[in-house]
Parts: sequence; structure tokens; C-alpha cells
Amino acid sequence: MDKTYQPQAIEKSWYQTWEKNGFFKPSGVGESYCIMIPPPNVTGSLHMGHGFQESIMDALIRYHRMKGRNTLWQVGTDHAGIATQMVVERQLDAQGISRHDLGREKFIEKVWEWKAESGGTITQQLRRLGASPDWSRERFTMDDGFYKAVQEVFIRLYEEKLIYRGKRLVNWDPKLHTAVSDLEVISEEEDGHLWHFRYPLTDGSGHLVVATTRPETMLGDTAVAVHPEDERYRQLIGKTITLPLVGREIPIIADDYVDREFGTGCVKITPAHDFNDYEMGQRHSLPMINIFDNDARTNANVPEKYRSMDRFDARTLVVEDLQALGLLEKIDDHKLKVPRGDRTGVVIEPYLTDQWYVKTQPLAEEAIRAVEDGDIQFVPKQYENMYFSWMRDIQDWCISRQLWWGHRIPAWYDRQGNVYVGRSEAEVRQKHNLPDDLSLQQDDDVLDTWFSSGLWTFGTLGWPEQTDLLKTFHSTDVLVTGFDIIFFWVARMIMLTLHFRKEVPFHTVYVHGLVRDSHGQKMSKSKGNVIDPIDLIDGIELEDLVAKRTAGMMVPRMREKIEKQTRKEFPNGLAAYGTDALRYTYYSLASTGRDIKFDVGRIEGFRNFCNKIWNASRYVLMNCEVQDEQGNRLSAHDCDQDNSGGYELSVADRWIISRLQQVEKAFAEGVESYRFDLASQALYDFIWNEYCSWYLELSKPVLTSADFSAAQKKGTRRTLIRVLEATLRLAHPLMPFITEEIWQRIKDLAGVSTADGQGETIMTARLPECEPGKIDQQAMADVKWLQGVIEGVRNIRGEMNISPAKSIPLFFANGSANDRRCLDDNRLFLTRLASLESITWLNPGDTAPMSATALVGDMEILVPMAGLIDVAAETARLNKEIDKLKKESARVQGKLGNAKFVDNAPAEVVQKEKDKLADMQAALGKLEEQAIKLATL
RNA sequence: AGGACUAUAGCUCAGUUGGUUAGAGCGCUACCUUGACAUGGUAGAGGUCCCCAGUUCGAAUCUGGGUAGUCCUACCA
Repeated sequence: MDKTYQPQAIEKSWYQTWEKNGFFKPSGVGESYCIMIPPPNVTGSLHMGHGFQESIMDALIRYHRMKGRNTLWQVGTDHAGIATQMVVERQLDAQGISRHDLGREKFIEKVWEWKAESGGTITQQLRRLGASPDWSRERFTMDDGFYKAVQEVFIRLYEEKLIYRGKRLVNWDPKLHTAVSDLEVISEEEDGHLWHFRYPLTDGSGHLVVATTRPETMLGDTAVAVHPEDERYRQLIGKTITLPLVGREIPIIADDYVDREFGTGCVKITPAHDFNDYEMGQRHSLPMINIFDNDARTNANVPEKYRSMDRFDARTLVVEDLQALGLLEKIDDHKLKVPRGDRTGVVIEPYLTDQWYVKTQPLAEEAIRAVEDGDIQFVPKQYENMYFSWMRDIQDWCISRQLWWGHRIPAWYDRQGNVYVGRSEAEVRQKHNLPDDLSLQQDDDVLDTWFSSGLWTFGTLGWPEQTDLLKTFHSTDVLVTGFDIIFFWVARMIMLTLHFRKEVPFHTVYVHGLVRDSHGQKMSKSKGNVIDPIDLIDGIELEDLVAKRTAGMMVPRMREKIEKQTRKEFPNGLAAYGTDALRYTYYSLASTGRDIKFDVGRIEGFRNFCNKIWNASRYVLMNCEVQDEQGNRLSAHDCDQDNSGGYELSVADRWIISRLQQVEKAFAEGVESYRFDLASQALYDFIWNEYCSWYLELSKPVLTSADFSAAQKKGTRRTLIRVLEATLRLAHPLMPFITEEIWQRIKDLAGVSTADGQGETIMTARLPECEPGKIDQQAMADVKWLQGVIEGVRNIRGEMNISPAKSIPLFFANGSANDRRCLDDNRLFLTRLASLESITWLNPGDTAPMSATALVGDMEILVPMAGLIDVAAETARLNKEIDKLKKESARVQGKLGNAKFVDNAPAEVVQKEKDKLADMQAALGKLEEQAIKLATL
């Protein structure tokens, strides 16, 4: 084995081996376990959020696979209507072609071409993470099979009157020329103005002042509203205004929606271009005058002078003209929320169009109940509130999009505008007895991408066919997702699946946090703080990283800022940490919080952890094999690989086996409660601070000393290799590559059976589980004693600056029979680990040399000072210890002196405090006595 | 405006049903190339558990009220 861990040397080849051998497929035996991947956008590439999410899913999948479950991780990508269409349009744009030049069919061909060439980026990157989904079942939401499911759902919902078509105000993206859902609109506060206009009364008796943030919409005003009880305007209700610039006579109406306090208390009403005005328009049967076209340019419904203008140019002109007429009262600065499309960034226009809707109310009721009844559980639980609050106030869902790329709506129209819904034109004709010469035209629109991804859990398994897969794996076990798409996706999946399958899509929704940079900032291209997970795996030079982060940055000032910040934060670029280290970092951060700050400092620690495992394994192999100088195996020592027995286990062996059982339990608890931070922490502690720091050191005396028998050596070799082997299996779900690599090298020595294809890969080996019978309390107590003595000696050494190379004599005083037994049992371990020159047991009455002292329970351990220790230094060390004990014992004494505590607290708590005090006072006495002795020197 | 979440060591975070001498990793200090590992070892320093009040014998933990931050939902033209 190499002296250091080299991830790049092992990762790719193991992955290929696993995939080639079909290890990712369901085994076909055992209880099913299934996770559906949230299908990543086909245009996407892997970011830190994906990395985190996929790592968690893979850990769950590998864990349950190793527990013997029939495990399916369903993988696939989403066709992402808007995003994909934009990518391909941009490419065409570069050649000076628009999609309209090509026409719909040719354009869709181009999209498929693009998908074939570039659509696999993210799935290749997923492989680099070590993800183990069943690639043979990979699906795409635009597959024919999936389309069948989408069509079926649309038709059935239509027939059940849960889908309808209507003319409504929608969020219109004038750049994309499509409706978008509320969720795709981001409203953020921006600086704007509040314009105050005078609207003259038709009867010439004066004017009203209205305030608006969007002056251009006045061209579509059909009323002015005031509050019914507003004394200032009461007498005007029912009168009319002559709309300036337009000349239209519009009524002054009363509606208690109007806030008397805001602005002037008069509101201009534009029902066709504002959601609130729309509702008011309906209440008062106002005309709706649409003043824009699809580009949000003014149309023929406005006076000649203002036609065919961009909405913002129209705004300027309207304001100018009103001012010229003396109707502009004032302009105030005003902060307002501006709705922008999350893809395009352009201002979204409320716009009247014909769209298809899903009536969500009835679906939502079922979906709420499923969570209320606990059929679906959110982890952490508080996300259920978020889910309920949205569900209980749900709006009908606009599912049509004016795009070309997507599932085309299965509806046909005749010349009269009658609608026929069906699987095909032929089916529609047959069903409705339509004559052949009646011309029919299919709806041009496609469905919202989330409509199809809402069917993901059952659509991928073959529905509407009743497949075996569906029977076996649906409902799935857990959905792993970010809280940002609970509404977009999770809620819709629950609604649609309950309706069509009469069962939940998944039993648990594990909601994880969102990955941010080390300062808690969202990672985004525009901020230039993105870290590519692949760069953490492979490493990247500083110059390449800078180039990558500033690519496409148009504003030079931003470019400079990002470059500077990148050079400062990563002066040496990023090292190649490897997949396992990256994954472990993710797990360690996966607690219940909502934000996950990713600090590159942490991944380095886990790379070191991998190296630790690597080198511990190297040590184990060196001791279980006879090796040549290159470390190749010449022959094997007897490690009981043939299960012949005849070995003896030391205290250390029994201790590490006990601790292994306990960590297996802690790990399982962590994983099963989705606390990967706790699971990974337990494993890390065990491997580094127990197996490596103590057990390997304790094995050295046994293996290198002639004082131990062959049976004892065999016992220790057996334990070394078998505990390592079990630990690798335990760690495999978190760090798949390094565990497989090492496991393959040690499995035969650990006696892993190779019968029945077992032992082919660690992936399908059994996860080790806690066997309480193997926990040996005596061994645990004895090792604790041993550690106490060794740490006492090391403390003296460390603080007294005694070279570790120097062997020192050690005396034991005031020891009990148990101390004596422990010493006798562990003399060799002690001598070696504390590098002792001699050990002397003092009986009562024996005189001890002048020494530095440490306490292990009631027993004192003494390191003679002669020639080693400075009196002043030892006095200082003792005093520090004495101070600490004094403070603490005073505190406990106070507590015990409090009658209320003694009377009210449970007896065992009081007793515990009493014992604590007694121990501390005994220790204090000894240390003080020692201090006095030193002082008299 | 309503709601949620967060606040613990210089930094990133754990802390289970109230009883711990409040922990880990990174960073820091000193010493150490000892035979698995310097991507290492040993020892050490470092905390008013955001603030105030309350419940309790006892609060990092429970309750109320603040403060700060993050986010969601709904918004006033």
C-alpha cells in the first residue's frame, strides 16, 4: 500500500466495476426499500446542493442495501421546460436563428439533439460522487412512457372536472412569452416612485388625486376606488372621472379594500393588469381593458399616440404628457416589491390569457390529511407547518405554458372553439363522433414541468401499467429534498399520487438544509462564490478557479472583486480531497439546521481522516502478513482466517470489540433518525480516537514482545483485522471508495466467506450490527483504568517537558486490590505505552521518593523528580490542579449545604453529588499534602 | 403585517426526557521525525452557553419578554 492515501488512484475504477457488475440494481430479495431521486434539471451541472443531497441518498441506499433490503434508487432527469428551451434558443441565437425561423417541429428536434450531446453532464457527475442508483432504469420526464402517464393524468383529471380552461389574470413573462406560476416569480424590494396624478371629475367640479407606481397602466383604468366610509370622498361615489389622455369616462366606486391611510386614499383601478384590481373589477363588474400585447408593448386599446410602445417608454411618455397638462401633482420616492421572473429577471406582467388550471382544493384536502394522519412524516417535523399553511390556502394551479419544449396538452379545438380532450386526434374524433372533414387543431401549449414531475414516484415505475415494480417499490420509503421545493414539487407529488394511486408517494420527507458558502452566503454564479464539488474531488489550480468564477462576468468591477476575493480565500486553489472526504464533510454537516455553511477547512480534516484509515490498515496488514520490501504479501500470519480457533483475547481485544458494538448501535441510530452528523461523528471518534489512538498502540506490545504467547498474538491479529473489516463495512455507506479498496485487500485475512458470490464487493456485504453479548464491561473498565494511568504519566511528561524518548520509573501508592490486579494484568501495556523504565508497587508504610503526582481514582501514581523535574514547575502544576478542584468542590459543597436541594432532589442525584465531593476532597487532600512536601524541600 | 428558524470556544458545529467539571473538528501555543500515518503524535490555552425576567432544590436545556440575523408567506395603489 502507498504510504499516503491517493483517492484518485482508486475511485474511478471501483465505480466502473460496480456499475459494470450491476451491483446497483435491486437484489430482488428481501423487503423493498426505494428512494426516488429528485430529478435534476437536464440542463444542470452538479452544484454543492446536489452533492449534499445525493450523498445523503446514497448513504441511505447503501445502508439499507447492506441491511439486506431489496433496494431501488430510481434515477433520472427532468426535461425542465423553460430552462432547456432557453439553453437551446441561446445556442440558435448565436447562429442568428430564432426558434420561429425553424418552426416547432425542427426546434424540438434540435432540443433532442442538444439533450443527446449535453444532457448527460449531471449524471456523469453523479457517478463521480459514488452514487449508486440503478442506472439501467434511468428515466427522463420526456420519455414516451412518461408522456403516457402525463397524458393519462391530464385526461382523467379533465374528465373528473378537476382540470378546466379559463381566461384569468396570470403572471406573464414578456420575454419568454409564457405564463409562469406564482412560485416562479420572485418579488423583491426595489427603489421606485409613487406618482400622484390629478384625475378631473367629469362634471368639472374638481379632481381626485390618485397615486400609482405604474403610471402607464392608467391607459387601462376603468374606475377609481375610494373607501366607502371615507368622509373626504363619500359625496363623490357614483360620480365619474374623465380619464386624462384617454378621455374615457370611468366611475368612482366604493370598496373597503381601499386603505384610507395610504397615499391619497384614492386608487386607480386597472382590472386587466393588477391582481387586486382584477378582483375588484369582478366585484363591481368593471370592464377589463387589456392594454398590452405578448411583449408587454402597448396595443390598439390605447390612444394612437401611445401605441406599440415598450411599457417603460409608455410610462415616461404618460408622465410627461400628464405633467404638460398640469395633472402631475408630485413624485415621491417609494420602495416597492417588483415581481420578476426567476429565469429571465424581467418584470412580470399580470396579463389576461386563456390557460389551463388544476382545481387543487379537493386534491389538497386529501394531501393535508395524509400528513395529519402521519402517513407521511416530515423530518424535521417543523416543516409540516410550512406544508400545512401553504396547502390550506392553496390557489388553483395554472398548468399551461406557452412553450414548445414540454408535454403538449392533449386537447383539440374546432373552429367554434369547442374543446375535445383525448389521447390523440383520432381518439377524440371517435369519442365525440366528429366528422372527418371537421378541422381540429391541437392546443399549442405544453404543461408545466412540475405537472409531470408530480408523477415522478409512480410514473417512473411504469404507471399506468400495473407493473411488478410498481407493486414492489411504491409507496417509496423516503424523499430527500430541500425545503425550497416543498411547494413546487413535494406538495404536488403528494396531491397527484394520492389521487391516482390512493396511496402516498413516500412515507417520509427528509428535508435538509441548503448549502451556503463559509460566510453563510448563498452560492451563486453572480456572487462568484460557487464551489464545484468536482473541483473539491479532483482539485483545481488557483488560476483555473479564478477563470471559472469570472467567466461570463460582464461588469469589470464585479470581475475584479470576485477575482480578489477568490485569490484571498483560496491562495493555493483547491487540493484534490477525493470523493470520500467530500462525502464525509457533507455528512458531518447534516444536522437539523436550515443553513449549511461549507468551510473548505473541514474537508481537509476528513481527507486526513481517510489517510488515517489508510495508514491504520497499512499497519494491520503489515502485522497480519509477511511482506516484502514493497509491501507485497509473501505469506499470511495466522489471523484465524480459517476460523480454526485456538486464540486468546487480551483485555484490549475485548475492549475494542465492545466499543465496536456500541458504535454500531450509535451509527444505526444516527442514520435511522437522519442525523448523519451524529452517525459520522460516532464513527470518526471510534476509528481515530479508539481504534487508531489506543487499540493499535495496545496491539504493538502483544505483537512485538516475546512475553506474549502465540495464542495471544493470534487473538490480537484476529481482532485487529476483524474489527477493521467490520468497521469498513460500517463506514461503507458514507465513504464507499476507500472502504472497498481496503476491504478487498483484507477480506480473506478477516475470514470473509466467498461462498455464493458473497465477498465479491463490500457493497453487498452485511452491515455489522450491535451484538450486546459481545460487550465486556470488565474489559471496558480495565482499559479505562489503563488509559487513566497512561494519561496521568503523559500529563506529567507533557507539563514537565520530559522527552518522550526518556524512559522513566513509576511508583504506585495507595492502590486497591483492584488497582493491583489491573496493574498485574496490564504491566506490559503500561510499560510500553507510557515508556516506563520500571514499575514499583508501594505497600502501606513504604516510603516514596520525592515525586510528581497524578491521581487515578484513589490511587496515586508517582514519577520521581530526581534529575527530571523542577520543583517550581511541579508546584505550579499541582497548584493549578488544586485550584480547579477547590473551586469545583466549593460549588458542590454549597449545593449540598442547601437544604432545599437535599430535601427535594432525587436521592440518587444527591448521592452522586456527595460521592463527587468525597472524591474531590480526597484528591484535594493528597495534592495538598504533596504540595506541602514540595514546599519543605 | 403574520409565521418559522437560528444565537454555545477565534471559526464551523454537537449537546438526547432539566442534574456533565459544557464537548468535537479546524485554528492557536509548546514539545516531538518513536518502527501505520507530519494528511502524524503528546500536552496545553481558550466559553458571562445573545440579554432580561420567571418556573424549579437545580436552567445551555422549560416559559414569557427583548435584541440580532436568516428565511418563508401575504402585502398599500
